[in-house]
Amino acid sequence: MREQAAGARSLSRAVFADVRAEILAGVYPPGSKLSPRAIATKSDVSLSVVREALTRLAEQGLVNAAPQLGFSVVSLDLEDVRDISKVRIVIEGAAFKDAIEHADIEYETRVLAAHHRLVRTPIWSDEETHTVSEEWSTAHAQFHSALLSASTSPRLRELAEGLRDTAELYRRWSGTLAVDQPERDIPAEHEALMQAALDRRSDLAEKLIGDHINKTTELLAGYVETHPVEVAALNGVQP
Amino acid sequence: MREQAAGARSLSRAVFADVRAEILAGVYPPGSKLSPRAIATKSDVSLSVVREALTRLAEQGLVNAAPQLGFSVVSLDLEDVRDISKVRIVIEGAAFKDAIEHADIEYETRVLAAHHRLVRTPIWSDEETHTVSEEWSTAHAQFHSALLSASTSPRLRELAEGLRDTAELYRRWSGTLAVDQPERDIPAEHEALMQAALDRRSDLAEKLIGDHINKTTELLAGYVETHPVEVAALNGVQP
DNA sequence: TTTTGAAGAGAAATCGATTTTGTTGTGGAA
DNA sequence: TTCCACAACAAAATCGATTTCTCTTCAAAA
Repeated sequence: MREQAAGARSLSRAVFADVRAEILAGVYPPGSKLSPRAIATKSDVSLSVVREALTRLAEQGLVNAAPQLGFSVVSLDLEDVRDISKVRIVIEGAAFKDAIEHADIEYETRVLAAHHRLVRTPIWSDEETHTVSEEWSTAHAQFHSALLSASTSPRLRELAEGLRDTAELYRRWSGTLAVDQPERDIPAEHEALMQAALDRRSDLAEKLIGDHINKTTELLAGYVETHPVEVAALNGVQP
Repeated sequence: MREQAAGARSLSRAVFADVRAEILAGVYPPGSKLSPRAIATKSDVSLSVVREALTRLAEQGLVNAAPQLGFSVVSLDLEDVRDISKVRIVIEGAAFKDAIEHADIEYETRVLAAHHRLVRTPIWSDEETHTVSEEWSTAHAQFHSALLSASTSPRLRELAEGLRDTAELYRRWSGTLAVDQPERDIPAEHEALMQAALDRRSDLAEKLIGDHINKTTELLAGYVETHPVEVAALNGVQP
């Protein structure tokens, strides 16, 4: 019997989860080709299994699938960055609002706990190069998930998570420097988000999350615009 | 060489489009099993091709994929009907608003033309049984697409279209009778939607489309609640 | 020197067969 | 009569090989 990731009841799912995690972790540069054969060899499974996993990733939008041309990671595109941001503001805003309107003690506890963990996790893994730590990224994602966790709409939550993942991927690619922002106080923004949730001020919360997303995006878009060379180099790499 | 649907550059895509159209057309009852082998035989392609197509449909949410249990069409679930409606109101509302705010003459022309076609298409194909005609369904879908066609966000439009397809599928399953509504004037609602678009009243438009979706859903939900036997029978069929 | 075309190498898409897993029906024991 | 175990069957998941397409290279002609 071949080993599988826990929880995945089929090889496809295991490979799907693996590749997805690798893409999100930034292992593959934007636009780089994903060779089914290479992945099949590496994971010790057959091609069909990899194809199925890649097909699912393509449907999620994390991978491009061109017939006869194979699969590749999505590339860093300014238009798309802005588009995702727009859609995120709509969806995550609605989900956050809905969550607060259906909040209970459990929800408040989850938000408070996730915020505490986020605050206590060091943001930099390397103070010199300003590299965002893996732990902080995880804590950050979990905090935002917690904010939506009381939403009554599974589909809304699912959409929000998926879009946030893609946005996070873009952030990684644009370099960790992008998080370096003089005129911005991220901990304060998170604090405000938590407070709005605990105070059950759903309209304020919706506005805050929109601003939060907007700021991050504009900074990222600014980076892409001011560093065309680096971005082109990223997109150009085809290992 | 094997024949392919026009535009599909691979067998998978052709099969994907075929099966998707069949599901949307109501060929398969809700919850019914989709046998890869049967489809493969019918379309004269290999199993892997069908599997890939079904995998994509599953990722889109039109099909359930359970490891070791195969694929099946989604079943008619009241919770999900309501959830889809909620999400649609958010997304289609945002897309409609965005479209109006970026409207131009081309857009207005498209909306007007689609509305005209909708008005001129007979709603019933069979006056006795109140069966909604295929032509009207198509015209209706095209009208709603036209309303969003000026939106600047491709992702928003894509999401809206996908959710609308699923909602339309649920409507078909719930029986054509569900469209039969004494206290409702559908042509007037469509007229109002068009007018709001032409007058560029984006806030009003967002509210109107929300109401439009809500009314349809509540009627559908009402049908499911008052006809549990028929719904169970639909979901029970496993050909 | 540049451009065009053909051949070959490499990769993707597809196929049929094999392995694995889930289901159903039967028989025996409680 | 009901429950559990076992076996036969059916279906899905996986695999290795084949076919088809794309990209690159090299040579000949302009």
